[in-house]
Amino acid sequence: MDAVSGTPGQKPGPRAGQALYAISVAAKLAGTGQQNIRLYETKGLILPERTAGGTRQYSDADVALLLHIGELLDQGLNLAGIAKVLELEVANAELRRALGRARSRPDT
DNA sequence: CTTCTAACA
DNA sequence: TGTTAGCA
Repeated sequence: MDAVSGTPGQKPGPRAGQALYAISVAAKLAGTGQQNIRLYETKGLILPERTAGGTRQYSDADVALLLHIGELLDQGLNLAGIAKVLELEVANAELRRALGRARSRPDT
């Protein structure tokens, strides 16, 4: 299936391989409304890239993040709680990366 | 497509 | 508080 399709009045940009989506496409993939995604951005849950014209460009990772937000939201968490979870997720990834580097080190 | 305002659950 | 709808 082609990623960039549907009825985008403003086409994101025909860059095959990058997979960027307009907010309408991202909303459909995330199973939520466009206005909700904009609200998530104001809450700091997601930070999509913007084109020169100010149009939001959601990457594949952003869509995955939107799906993650949807699941957390469905689990009873509010936007403030989700922001905290996302913060911990990033911190956890950093810790794991540091741990992996320490393990690969012979000894000190 | 964007932001804002307003109303509903 | 989060979601949805309409307007500029």
